[in-house]
Amino acid sequence: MRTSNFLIATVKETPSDAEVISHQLMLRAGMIRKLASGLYTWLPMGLRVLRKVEQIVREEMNRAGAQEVLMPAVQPAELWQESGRWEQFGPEMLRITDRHNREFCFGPTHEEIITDLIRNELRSYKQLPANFYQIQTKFRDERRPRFGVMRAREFLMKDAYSFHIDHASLEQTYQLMHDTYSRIFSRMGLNFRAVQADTGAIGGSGSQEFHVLADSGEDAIAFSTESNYAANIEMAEAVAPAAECPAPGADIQVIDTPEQHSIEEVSAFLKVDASQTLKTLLVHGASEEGELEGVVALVLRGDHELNEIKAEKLPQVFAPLTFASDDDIRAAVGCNPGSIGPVDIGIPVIADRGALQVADFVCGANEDGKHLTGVNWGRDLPEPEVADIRNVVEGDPSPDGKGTLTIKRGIEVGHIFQLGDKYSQAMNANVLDENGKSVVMTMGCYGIGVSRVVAAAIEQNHDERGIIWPDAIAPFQLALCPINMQKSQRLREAAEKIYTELQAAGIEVLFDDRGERPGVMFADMELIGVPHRIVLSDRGLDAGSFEYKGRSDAEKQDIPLDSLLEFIREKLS
RNA sequence: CGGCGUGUAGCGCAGCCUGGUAGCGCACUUCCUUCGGGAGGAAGGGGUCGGAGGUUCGAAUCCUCUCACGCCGACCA
Repeated sequence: MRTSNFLIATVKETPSDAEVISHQLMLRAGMIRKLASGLYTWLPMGLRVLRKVEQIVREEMNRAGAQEVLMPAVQPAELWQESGRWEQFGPEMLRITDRHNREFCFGPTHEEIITDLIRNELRSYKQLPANFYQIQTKFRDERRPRFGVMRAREFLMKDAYSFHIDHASLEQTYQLMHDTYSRIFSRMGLNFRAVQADTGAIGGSGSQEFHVLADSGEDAIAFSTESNYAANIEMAEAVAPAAECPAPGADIQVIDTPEQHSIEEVSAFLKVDASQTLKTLLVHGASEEGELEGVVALVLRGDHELNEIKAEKLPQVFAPLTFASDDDIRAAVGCNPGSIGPVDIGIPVIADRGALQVADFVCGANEDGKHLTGVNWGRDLPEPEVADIRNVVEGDPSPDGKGTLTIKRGIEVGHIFQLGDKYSQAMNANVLDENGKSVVMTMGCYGIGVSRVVAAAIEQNHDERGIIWPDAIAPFQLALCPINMQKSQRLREAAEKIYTELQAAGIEVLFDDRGERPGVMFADMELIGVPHRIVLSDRGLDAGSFEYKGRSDAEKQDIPLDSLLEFIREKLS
């Protein structure tokens, strides 16, 4: 490709609304442009990368025996009503009405559509297992789109759905997809990890996420120092400490704590460590039928954080989890937030395991401006119901009993689920088994955020000059930069000849024939992140050499011209 | 959804407080010089100042409404 025939839309200045490095570099390198919040146009440069990612995904899915399909982006409401998700999905689903006043949505995912297809097409266990995938545009009306294509509303996703006669078969395919995903991200040259994950809105039993490790990642991941345990922090179990709770050593006292509300303020005021305090959070409760009912107190050690995912799964807690308003709090316990405590609170109390290990603790007195000190479970208030409702922290014991946990950040680029029969049951997706009996199919689903992978790759591979693409997903493999070609017929001819040869050798060359000054060419090619660069000059021709520099090399090197093809082939292999 | 902020040329911004000719840098066009790390000079083109309404002799500037975009938050006991 010649730059004269390819949009090089690089910009020097960083657009003011780009927060993370990948977003800034994608804009500056001329890969994407924003159309509206969470909506991006892919320019030729960006699209080449997107297509490369797509192609690797496609090749590996095909290799794993999955079959490609393409389903509509716009989906009829009826199917979603059948699965029960039309009501469940909430405002993230973009709903549309056609001219006949029929309801549709712009698909945020495709379980309903594939299940509908398969129940009509598959009749026999002999056709199972089967795995279908597509690479297609999704729309999720994110409450806050941000970070460019990393969390966009419209995005490109590879989604696959597998169908099985039983759970054992599902597990086989699930494992195959796990291995396939590992191959995919390895081929892309990314540093990634598979971690245990929550199943979220999609539902089902087991699931794992694939994370690209990067400090800017939105997810926290807990790793064991001693084993291969890794889990999203949403999921990582905070195991109960082995030690018994110490015996009470102090008497309970009421202390005036005027204007001291947060744990930080109270612990500083009373000169005790935050871990010696307990915080009490009020959330909306649920009846046995799951209806909204009353409020529930969640008690945590002062220095711990509530894990909303875990809390939401408690039967007493209303899902989705919502915090009680100040008015609700006053009505329930008679004081303002900042002075709540579990003693004589008069509503159900659920304590985190960690909170139960604290003796002589400090907590709110359920009276404005007052806290209690020297409080002990069992003595001053009944032993509460106990649950794991906090986020693990660095140094916690690993749930598998081996080593302790460290926390790193990651960008979720893939997610695999064992769905079970959630959709097949609701939508009557059955086949006949070998006894001629109708059985509900078991399903798995497997997603990769194709457009997000592009951003994640940049987060992990960049420097102060721009992007450093891994070879496998670079928009071009090689930049060919002749210096002052417009002034030297000899150089022009040499450059054209080399360009032709490289192309004939199947190498993706970006030939910079714009006649720009060297500084401009180099800056652009480095910003764009082309992994390999050849510089041609009259000086080099005189010496019978060309200059080579890898994108992340410290030094350039002069190489004899007659070994150019050989040298480049070596570099690209 | 709540709080805060920002909308002025393709991009980055100033001007607004204190109303009176719409500016700067980058980018773009033409010419000259320059030519191995985002060149210098000269001359140019490009604006419904987000939109609507109001106040005023006069509004980018003041007021009201509205739209868009962004940041933070949705952990506070």
